[in-house]
Amino acid sequence: MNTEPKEDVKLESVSFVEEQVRKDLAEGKNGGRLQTRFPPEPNGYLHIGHAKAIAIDFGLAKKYGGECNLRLDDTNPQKEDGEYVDAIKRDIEWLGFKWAHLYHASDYFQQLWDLAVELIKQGKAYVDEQTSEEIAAQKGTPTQPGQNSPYRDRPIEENLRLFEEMNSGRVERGRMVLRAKIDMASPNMHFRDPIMYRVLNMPHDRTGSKWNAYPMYDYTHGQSDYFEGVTHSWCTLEFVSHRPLYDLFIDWLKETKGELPLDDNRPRQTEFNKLNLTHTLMSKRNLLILTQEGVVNGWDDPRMPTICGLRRRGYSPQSILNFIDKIGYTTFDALNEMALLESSVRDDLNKRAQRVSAVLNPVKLVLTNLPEDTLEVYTVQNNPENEADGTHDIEFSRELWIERDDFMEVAEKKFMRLAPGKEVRLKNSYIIRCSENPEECIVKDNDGNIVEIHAEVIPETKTGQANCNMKIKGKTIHWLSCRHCVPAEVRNYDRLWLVENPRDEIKKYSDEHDGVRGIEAMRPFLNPDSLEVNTHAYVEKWLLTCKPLDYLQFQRIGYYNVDPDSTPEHLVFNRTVGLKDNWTKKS
RNA sequence: UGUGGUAUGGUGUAAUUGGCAACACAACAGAUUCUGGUCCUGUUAUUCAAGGUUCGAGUCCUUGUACCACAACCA
Repeated sequence: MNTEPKEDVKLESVSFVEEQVRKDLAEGKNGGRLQTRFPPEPNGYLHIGHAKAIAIDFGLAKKYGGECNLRLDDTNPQKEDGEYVDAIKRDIEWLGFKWAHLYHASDYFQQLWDLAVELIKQGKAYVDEQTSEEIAAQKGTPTQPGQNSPYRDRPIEENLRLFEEMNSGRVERGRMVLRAKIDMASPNMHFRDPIMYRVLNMPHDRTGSKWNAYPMYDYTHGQSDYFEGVTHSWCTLEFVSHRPLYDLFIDWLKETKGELPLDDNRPRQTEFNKLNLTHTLMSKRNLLILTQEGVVNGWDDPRMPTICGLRRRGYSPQSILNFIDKIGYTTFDALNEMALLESSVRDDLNKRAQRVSAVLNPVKLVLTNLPEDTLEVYTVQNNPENEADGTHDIEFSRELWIERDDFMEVAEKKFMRLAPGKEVRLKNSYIIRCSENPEECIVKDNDGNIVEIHAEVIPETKTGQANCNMKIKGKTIHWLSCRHCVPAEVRNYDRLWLVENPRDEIKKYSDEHDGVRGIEAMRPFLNPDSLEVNTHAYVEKWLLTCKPLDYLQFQRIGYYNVDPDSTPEHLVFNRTVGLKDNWTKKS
């Protein structure tokens, strides 16, 4: 029970990001403030990778007395939809965090526009009228320098006029862009005159029809951080090469405001490794394909790595946060094992889940030495790990459902459940015994299937009775009284992907098969048995009172969660994760 | 001879900054158990390579090697 040393170790283990925060705070940078932001694009649902970002953006702000804003990065009305905003907010709150302010990148459209005009006047930006293909061709490659656009040195007045034109609605989409004049030969591709504005000619959820030209991410992000007084801007590793641009645009902004570019009053971007999980595909684009192709039943399908999917699967917020804490924040592109996530959820649910009995694959057990009208009521603990969770009642009678797996006609060597001549304990009840003669304890139908098992109760062995501590070789099995239980639908989920690293496998398959894309490249790696719907299960009557998202443990089977669509008339349970099983693995 | 980044057991992460390589997960073995769960004990297994500096190197230096990111009018 001594967990002290472990706690100490945990406290000492601080990521390089957190180390930086401590240092900056100690040195009084940014006036000793800690201001962060979580900046999702509202173009899809949040997944567990976002949870890793949320945990550090909100978590570190909270831990060190700073604040974190939620900023919706809504610079591209083509892809974004207000539909997603509520889901994003709900998922953040469900994880247990609160934002200090809610902002939108679109709040800054006017300021961004004004700076762009200023930069044109300074000769730092120009309107390019080439096609996207031409611009791409001129950009060069990582190993070859690019070439200057023929429009690069057009007069400032013309640039100003054309930039206004870009936003007028009269310029066809794609006809013109505003580019920063930096260096077409830069070894950093992002410095080869990056595009600041493009013409979209479409209305925006929040700014209506005011804008026709919209700013790009690189031009927007750093300045948005600056406007909000962000001190620490955390993002994932793929943005490392964007950082010089992030800094440059902030420098240009500060210069026009007459501030020194090198003073403390500026946000700093730091990158950490994004979350990769075995047997999981994380990118929004691919998750969208899975929903569109009907591979899963929507974004909140319990097989999805989305926050809403994990919630419906039965993951607790704490289990997700604990997992993220364990994998840490580094600059190494890691691939984390699903087993660690599963151990995190088992660990949390062990403390949280209410213990109940469910029989998933029922076979009838008749206790032949009991009177027909036997009825006993037992009061059982809701969670032996937590007394405070209280108790509930279960009924016992002469005819019970037990798991088909808990009986073997011919017991193999290490099988410790029911079989002819064997004894087992019925959980919370009597010890029972099967006759050694199979004919006396097994009833079969004409096809040879076992339809009924007969056994006898050994007197005085019920919990609390004189003979209750009788030693037997058999294990304890769970059961339900046939007359007192209720039917239920149980959905057993398994991993969606057969391979450890679906992203790489899909890419490889695509390369080897004529570049097939989308669902066709995914199919070979999808697990056809990722969902097993069981409609012949029984559960305790007590579960008639359960509520959606209640955490349950079906004793000896696994952790289950009440589906949001479950009703007392039609109970539906989702398997979160099975119990650790040292038996089936060996057999 | 593009630029930037990263290499520590099977996986992920530490190592008081040059001083006994450890923690978690996984695997295996055992003990306890009215859940083949939990709790508990133990076992296996680690510094990319080769040189160098040093009393001492995961950490510093040199030379290699492998892997990742960057060429959207996406974010």
